[in-house]
Amino acid sequence: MEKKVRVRFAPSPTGGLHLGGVRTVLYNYLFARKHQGDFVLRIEDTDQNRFVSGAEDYIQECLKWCGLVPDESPLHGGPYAPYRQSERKEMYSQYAEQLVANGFAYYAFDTQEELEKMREQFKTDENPSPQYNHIVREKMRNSVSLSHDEVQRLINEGLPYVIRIKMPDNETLTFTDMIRGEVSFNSSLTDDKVLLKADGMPTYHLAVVVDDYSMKISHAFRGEEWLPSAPVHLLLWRYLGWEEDMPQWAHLPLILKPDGHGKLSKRDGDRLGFPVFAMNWKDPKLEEMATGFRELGFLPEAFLNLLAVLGWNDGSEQEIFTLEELIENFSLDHVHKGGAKFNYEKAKWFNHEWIKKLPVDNWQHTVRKDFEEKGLIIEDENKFFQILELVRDRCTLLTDFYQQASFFFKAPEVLDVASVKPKWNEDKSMFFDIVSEKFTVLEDWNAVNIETLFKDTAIEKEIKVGELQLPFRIMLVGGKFGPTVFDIASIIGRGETVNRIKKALIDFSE
RNA sequence: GGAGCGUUGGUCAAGGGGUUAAGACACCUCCCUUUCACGGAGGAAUCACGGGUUCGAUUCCCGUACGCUCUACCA
Repeated sequence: MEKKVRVRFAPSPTGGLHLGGVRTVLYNYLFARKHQGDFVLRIEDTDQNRFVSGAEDYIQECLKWCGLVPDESPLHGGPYAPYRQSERKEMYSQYAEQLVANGFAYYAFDTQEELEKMREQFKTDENPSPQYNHIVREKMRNSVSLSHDEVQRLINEGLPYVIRIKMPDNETLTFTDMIRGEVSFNSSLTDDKVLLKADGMPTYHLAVVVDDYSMKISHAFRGEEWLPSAPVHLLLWRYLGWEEDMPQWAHLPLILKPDGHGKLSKRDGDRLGFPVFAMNWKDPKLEEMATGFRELGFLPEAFLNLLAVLGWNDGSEQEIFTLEELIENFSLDHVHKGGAKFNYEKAKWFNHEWIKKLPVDNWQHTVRKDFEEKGLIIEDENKFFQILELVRDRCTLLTDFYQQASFFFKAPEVLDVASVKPKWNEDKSMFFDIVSEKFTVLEDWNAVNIETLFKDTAIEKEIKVGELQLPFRIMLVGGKFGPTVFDIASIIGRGETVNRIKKALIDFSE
């Protein structure tokens, strides 16, 4: 059985690929892989003015980073190409004309002003937004109200027109949603949607039906916000005579803002202090850079994981899933019907888990790049790996590694002297003089020996070891963080350890 | 205003006529660690409300409330 799953990218004034978009792609992908189907990606660019150049490449790179598309371009080519709506323009108008010829749609010549006037005229307290529907249809300038000759004359004059669907009066339209079950609408409550715009491009309504049909799509996933226009699409499938080929729909729950209310929008990220885009996105119009999950230090595995379980679970207690596990366990009947508020703390938790879980080799190059950009030079490969292992438990984001490990590569510039000062005294100062002397002649420079020597000397000088460890840490690290001090000393080396002690001793006594 | 869809702790959620109503994040306490984490033990906190149906409803039905989405020549 042929099964194809489609996904639709909505161009928008700001472009970018945000959480909801990636999740829709992900669910499509999981479903397709699970059922050994094809995974169809399409670019939607009905509105030329709004489509942001570069968005296509951006989207593709995002999906590549996530591991959802192979390297070769899946957005073009293939048996159902082209995928750009502007390249399929002819096809849409042809079907729109067919609908008019069969009496399911009509030409409408109303200008923007006339439409506004109509809305103003029919506006009441009970009905603040009047629709272009069976009630007002007859009163407007269109091929339903006008005579055939008049219509011909207007067209010949070159008057711009749109094609609108003629919604039937009082018909119950029912379809089955894979997530929600049976959903019904009354046809009278939907207006006569524009199918073909004056510029000859289709609206989403026409395009989605024509494309799904011509690309032989069997399953279509989209956000819940599309539910109210589903009856229009259902009618179009019927009117074009393709009802038997209509794909099964799944309307996904929305991802909501973590604070107040409403669906998560592209602007919320900056306002609330977390990313909403998969990767950095620079709005060409606003010249504003929105930070992406990737640049913030998220692992693609974690990003996919957290997105997958935002609105879906497999019924077990498992929360950490590999992509393969997601494919195996994914099922639409465990997708929630209600929207989920995005929780950035939890999102970071997923990343933390993945940093702990994945082999260092999977992500070390990202950390290395970050280090190098910040001026650290990595000379010893083995040492670098050793350090990563040592600090990974305390890093939530890949970008945390710099803060947690930079002191291995260069001495701290500022020491947290304030934490040492109150309990600092002459005896301790002397202790460190002696210890550093002993360090220079210690035979085997390793963590165990350093610790033994350190502690023995403390006992000898009758100072509590505990009171010496914090100063030692601050000498080496600069602050109250990082792994065991003796491990640090062993890695940075004998000379560097002694140097840092000497330098700190001066700072402490000032 | 209308329509559609939804509603289990602060958040994500399992469950789906009889349960001590899982688990995770966050929060609190303690242990480990004389750093910060990790890890471990524990705690506080939930079935929106009202009617039915039933021996019994968080679960099924109907209302109500609340929330969200849509109501464009945007998707």
